[in-house]
Amino acid sequence: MVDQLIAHIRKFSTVEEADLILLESLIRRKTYQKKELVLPAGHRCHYQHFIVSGCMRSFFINNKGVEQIVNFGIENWWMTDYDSFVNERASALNIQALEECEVLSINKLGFDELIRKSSGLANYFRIILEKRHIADQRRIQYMFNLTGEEIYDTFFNLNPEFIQRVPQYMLASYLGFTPEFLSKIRKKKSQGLS
Amino acid sequence: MVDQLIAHIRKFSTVEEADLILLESLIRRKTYQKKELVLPAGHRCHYQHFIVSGCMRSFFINNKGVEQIVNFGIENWWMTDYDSFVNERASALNIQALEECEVLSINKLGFDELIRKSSGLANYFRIILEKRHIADQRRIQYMFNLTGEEIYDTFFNLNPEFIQRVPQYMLASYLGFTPEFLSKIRKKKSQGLS
DNA sequence: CGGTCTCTTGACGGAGTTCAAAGCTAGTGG
DNA sequence: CCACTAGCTTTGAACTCCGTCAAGAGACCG
Repeated sequence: MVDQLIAHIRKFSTVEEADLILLESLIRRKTYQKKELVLPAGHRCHYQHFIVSGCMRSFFINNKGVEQIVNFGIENWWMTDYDSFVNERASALNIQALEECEVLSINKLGFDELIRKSSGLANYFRIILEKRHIADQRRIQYMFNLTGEEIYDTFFNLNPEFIQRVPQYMLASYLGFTPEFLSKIRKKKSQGLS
Repeated sequence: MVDQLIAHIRKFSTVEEADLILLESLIRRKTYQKKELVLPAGHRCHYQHFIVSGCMRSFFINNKGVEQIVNFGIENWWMTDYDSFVNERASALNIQALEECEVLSINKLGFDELIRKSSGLANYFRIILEKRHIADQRRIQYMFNLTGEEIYDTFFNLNPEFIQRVPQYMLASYLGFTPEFLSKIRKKKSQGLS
């Protein structure tokens, strides 16, 4: 399991052997069952979770009382409520396993120690943050620029394999509309092709 | 001017004197006039810009041919198209001074050198990224959860002083609706108070 | 002061939501 | 291994929020 994380780190940064040994000593291995809550909203998010296998979502309950999905995470992604993790405040988000998930987790103390002692790992986590920030900015631009149908098309083209991995009502929530509307988009597409 | 940046750095990270001297040697000072383009879309974003004084916006031209504002930046903010800066590709965004701006800029080569040589500065830039990512995530949550009027209220409460610094049509663009609709929100508010 | 940029107002239109009901699918226990 | 149920998806009608278009009223700058 740890090998997979190390491979991921090496893709983005150069690290000393000693740093990896330190990393391994600070990491917790855990398996979550399908539908299990990894983090309940209102609690502190003590960990950053690296997904070795499986799929998760983060979501909150919106003003209308409906679950709003903010992010999905799959293999080789880090899942966390960064705001809660960094600022040590109650989490606005729930994190939940959507499939059985093998996860490597590191808590804040361990994370801070890694950052302090290993410039290679600090660099790796900085690059991960860069990627998240760039992805966030793109997403904000899509939300402003595209209609529902275009958002669906864009997501479909970028993640064709992911579509059948989660139920459609979750996909609809993540993309920012209702299951009914997603269903109508799909109908329109299938008719357009016939 | 550099003192202000150093004070900002010290707020978030501990750095050696030598690192600050290196930083100063790599920084370019420049003043932009009101309305001047700091970065035109389609060009590589070579710099990260630290705003010492003034106000900027980043925006793109959307599918309908209308300017869509993505971010504002004011004193003590870094402005850049991160995607273009990091991945060395053409920028999707324009960056423009909305007031006369004093700016400290660092290019990619200089930035990479700083990150490599100074763990204190690497830490500072990692923390800046953390803050941006957290702000992005909050913004995405607002966009999903709130109506136009609620988005306006939230922004107004978080940035009361900023409202009168930019024209309303830019504020409307940033918040994700038309100037006409923003005008109607304001009318409704003023009537509700009378 | 004259022109351009900005803000307001109102009528109309459309993308997406809400609500309700029916059809489908998959997991689960007997 | 079938039947039953709960959860998921589809459909359609009514509705709402916000955008579009057009016109007019201010406001700022040379």
